[in-house]
Amino acid sequence: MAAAEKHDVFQAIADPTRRQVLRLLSEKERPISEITSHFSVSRTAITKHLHILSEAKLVSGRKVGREKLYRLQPEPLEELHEWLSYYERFWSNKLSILKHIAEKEN
Amino acid sequence: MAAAEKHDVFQAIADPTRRQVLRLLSEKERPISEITSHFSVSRTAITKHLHILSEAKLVSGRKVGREKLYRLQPEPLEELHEWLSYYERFWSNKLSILKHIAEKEN
DNA sequence: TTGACATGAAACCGAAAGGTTATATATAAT
DNA sequence: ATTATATATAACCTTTCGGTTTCATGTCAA
Repeated sequence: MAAAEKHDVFQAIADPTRRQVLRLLSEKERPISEITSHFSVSRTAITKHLHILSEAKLVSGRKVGREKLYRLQPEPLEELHEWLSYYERFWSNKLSILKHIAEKEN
Repeated sequence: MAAAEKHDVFQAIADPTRRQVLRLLSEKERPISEITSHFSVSRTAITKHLHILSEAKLVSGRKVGREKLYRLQPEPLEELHEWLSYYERFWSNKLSILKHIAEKEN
């Protein structure tokens, strides 16, 4: 499952469990077992999700004593934001056109 | 493969081919074979991608003569945008805090 | 009406996704 | 030294993903 660069941010956020993990880590750094306690799947399954999130550089883990603490690494979400910004002009046209112009001026 | 609601917008955009299809359809309405001509996979494969995009309500198709024309349906991307907006405050803090405040005032 | 074109749909395939159980190892606490 | 805790890793399982080939059907053009 490990290897390198097999998962990107788009794949990483495709799974609802992984999105929930990101939410939890957005609040604070947490060890694996504490993350697991929020779900009904096994710790092993959560570990795999964390590996996928790691590959996508959305989280990073550091070992402290016998625990492994994971924290959010939000940078790759910028890529998603850029992708999405292309489409912003296609929805709710009236308001978003103004917003689009405004953002161009930054 | 069809059924109902099996794929959401997060899963739909996870695949690079599907993202490219969305780009093509953002320019204009196109028939399946014309879409297929932009890729190296079979028409059948593209049809399946279109089904998945349809389930996620990201595209819609209408039949005209012997062709089936697909067009972009951008609304579900708003859901993605909302999800993402939660995380905006976590990156490039300096600038985005101001932006965050500014957007609150709309 | 006879092809050619555009799509639909079924059957199949290998690989990956998402999960499990079981076993091993390192660290902390007693 | 012993035990409990936290994680790592391997093996395995079922379902889905992304793709193919094949065949059927509807529509347009000559």
